Amino acid sequence: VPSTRTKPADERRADLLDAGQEVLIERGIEATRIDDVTARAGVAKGTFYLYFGSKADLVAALRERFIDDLIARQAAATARFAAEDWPGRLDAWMEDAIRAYLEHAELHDVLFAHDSSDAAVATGITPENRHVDALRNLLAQRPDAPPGAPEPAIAAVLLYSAVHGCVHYLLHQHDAARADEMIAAARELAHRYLLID
Amino acid sequence: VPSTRTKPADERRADLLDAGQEVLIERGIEATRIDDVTARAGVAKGTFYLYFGSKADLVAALRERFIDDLIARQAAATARFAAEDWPGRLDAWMEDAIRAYLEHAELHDVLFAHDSSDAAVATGITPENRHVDALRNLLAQRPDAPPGAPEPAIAAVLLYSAVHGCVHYLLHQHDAARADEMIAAARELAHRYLLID
DNA sequence: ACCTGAACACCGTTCAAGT
DNA sequence: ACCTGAACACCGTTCAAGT
Repeated sequence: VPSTRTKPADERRADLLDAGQEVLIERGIEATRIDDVTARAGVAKGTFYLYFGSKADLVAALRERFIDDLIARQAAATARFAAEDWPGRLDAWMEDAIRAYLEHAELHDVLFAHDSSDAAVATGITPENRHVDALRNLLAQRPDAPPGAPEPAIAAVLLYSAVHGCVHYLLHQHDAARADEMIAAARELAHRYLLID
Repeated sequence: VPSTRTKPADERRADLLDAGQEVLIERGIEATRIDDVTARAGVAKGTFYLYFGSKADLVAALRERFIDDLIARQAAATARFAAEDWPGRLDAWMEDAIRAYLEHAELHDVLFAHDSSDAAVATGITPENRHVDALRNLLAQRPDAPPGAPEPAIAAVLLYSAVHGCVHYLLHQHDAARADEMIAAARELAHRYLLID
């Protein structure tokens, strides 16, 4: 009979994932020690490597789990609206995505944030924020903004993020040959949102 | 007189930044060795720590430099349009932002990417992409899409990125109390872009 | 089948000494 | 003033042995 110290692989792996998630939230990726993870999971250090190839592998597995949970949650949120109520579904998707991320902010941050330096994040003056500010200033200079035009501060965040997402997509999903298409799409998004023309 | 081995601090720091940038592009942040950086800059290992507090500090300095250059470049791009041609300025900003990122794709990626695992990125099946796919599927289910409605694949990327940016902003710039406001703004963006109503 | 933990290897960082 | 490079310290990872 197996000693009380052994467990089915599934359970042990789940223990390590859970322990890893806790430590990562507390300390961040870099400061997380495999020692801490295994201690919290109640196993020896070497056991970690029976279940994960490396620390990066643990983080990747937690990212998978995070997004899997998110997708399932959002499927449930949209399913509360009938198929005929497509706008209702879309609104639910958008709202639930934001709320889900906010509810799991610490975990999301540690798993998906490129760790900008410490000090920069604390003051809110990250390089990227200065770039968003440049766009906000441009938006604020608009002459004769029509009624219904969005606030520059909020519009800057949304449009900057969209642009950034474009680039990410072009680089990782396709070749840059579709750049013109994406630029046109980003412009269209901006024009419609800002009520230009 | 100073030996030929010494340089003004400004120059030495610039050398280290340049060398660091090259090595980071070649190897990525984690695989970059301080040894490699100092060898390429032609100084001893210890010299690195006269100019930077740590490896993370080097990366932060390179992020600053990257965004500073970007902001300057975009200011020039928009300045080619008269102040009265505000839409021209905005279009220029959007287009130039995308082109600039694409031109410096390797550097941008290494400085700002949260390093999703190796294998996932190579296949393009990152957890986040599966989340974008969920939105694309929802968009594709739209009944009676009006003429001029954007392609689901492109719209999904833009709207997903906007949502993600919202969350980032809420978490790092303000308290989550403005969540409702951001959710409303994200919805408005989606409605206008997708020509809903 | 699953687990242990001492030992190894690999750098980031420091620091006493050099020009 | 600025630089050197050997030594140190700190883990991530491995592996021979255990139940």
